[in-house]
Amino acid sequence: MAGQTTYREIKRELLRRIHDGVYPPGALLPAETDLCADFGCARATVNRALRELSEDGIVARKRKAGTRVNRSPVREARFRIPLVRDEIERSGAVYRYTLLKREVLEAPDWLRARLGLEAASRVLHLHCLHRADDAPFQFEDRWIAIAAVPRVEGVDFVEAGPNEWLVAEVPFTEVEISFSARAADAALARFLDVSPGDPLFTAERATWLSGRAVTFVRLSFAAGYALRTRY
Amino acid sequence: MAGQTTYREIKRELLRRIHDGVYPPGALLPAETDLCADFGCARATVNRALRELSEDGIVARKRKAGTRVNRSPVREARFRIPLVRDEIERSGAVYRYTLLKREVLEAPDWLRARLGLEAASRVLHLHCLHRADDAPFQFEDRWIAIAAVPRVEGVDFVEAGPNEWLVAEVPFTEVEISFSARAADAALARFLDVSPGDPLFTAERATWLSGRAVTFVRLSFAAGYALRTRY
DNA sequence: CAGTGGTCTAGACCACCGG
DNA sequence: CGGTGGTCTAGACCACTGT
Repeated sequence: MAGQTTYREIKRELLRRIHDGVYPPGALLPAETDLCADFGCARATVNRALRELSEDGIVARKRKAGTRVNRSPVREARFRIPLVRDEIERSGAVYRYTLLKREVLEAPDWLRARLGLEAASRVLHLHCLHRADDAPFQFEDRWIAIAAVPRVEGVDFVEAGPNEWLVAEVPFTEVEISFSARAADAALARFLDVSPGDPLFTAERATWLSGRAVTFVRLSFAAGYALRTRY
Repeated sequence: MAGQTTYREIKRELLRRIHDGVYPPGALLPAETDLCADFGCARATVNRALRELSEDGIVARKRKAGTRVNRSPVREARFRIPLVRDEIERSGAVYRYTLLKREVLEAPDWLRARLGLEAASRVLHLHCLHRADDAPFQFEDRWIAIAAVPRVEGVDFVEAGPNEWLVAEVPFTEVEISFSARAADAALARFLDVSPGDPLFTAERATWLSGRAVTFVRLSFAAGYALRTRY
């Protein structure tokens, strides 16, 4: 033996067995204590290997029932959701920000339904444009629940975007994110420098703090944008 | 004391301190041994809390340098990438599959570049349509490297789609996924029952097995599709 | 060099839940 | 009920890396 058995080795070996059909989809893996004996290591080591395989979606674990190989490899993709500023600056471009609109109003019905806001809730509504070297990069349509973040009324958002302010100032506990493709309307076409009807990659994010709505944002990306990940 | 200190409690408390500004962005957290003393628990418990905070992108850890609060909370979103069949059936609809095209040819240049294929590589090219209750749901444009998966030539893919066959039969080690918005061309418009130029949510996935290209697929979703996640 | 995180061990208790 | 995973403890060694 060159040294101790590591949880990475165990994880790799178990993955190999799954790929090689030793443990086919749906199969029950040996219990942790049995694997300990096989690998000659402490249970905590086997536990960590199995826990990570579970987090990776390769196996499912249940007390008493044991650990099974997932039938549909529910592959999980992870995407980093960076701040626009970081994303643009990392590409080597100069980040520019413009506030296009700032208004306080009563939450429209669709927003109240989307976030579970009470009737007659006041919200801060912003339109922002993020550019990379003068080229439009992302249009931000932002709604912030004033009741949840009272001091937001005192911020003008002229110099920096609401995203940076929010991540620095306002915590949240629940998030909902969705990605879709939408056609550019007249306003979006103008701001993002595309033709009306052009397909735009769109991200929507809603956040809550302990069940209380904080903010909703729709981000429309300039033509050609793609969200990528690799592992 | 109601019981032992759990890593969840520690995690929650540390998150609270970060949100409350006790540890502002960029700040150095106490070393694990110090936190052990504070919380009155074993170092392994503190370690797990900090490790998860690190996996969540809240803090960054470096040997000797210590643990710091990330300046830009690089939020990581996780998306389950289910099989089309599962996704459709979970919605309560009946899953239907149709093979539209099956051909063997030399890999076109763009595909060779995309996957790093050798010149004159033979590939299996498929067009498939996945429907939910007869309504078109997803158009699949699939390319499979025959050299990497020789027995694929013997499968006709009339009854079941290549996705299900591949996940069951062919392992892979590297994946690249990207999401974007694309305009429907004439063929897509016909198959997905939309107008040419309409925005379509598009996913592309390329996989390799130990550096060797296995398959590339472009999935075009019917109008209105959105990829969602919540946590 | 010395401090910090990364990991393993051997043992323990217990919540959960299937049979 | 009893087996399985979930978690904590107390201690140890070591890899890495900033100073």
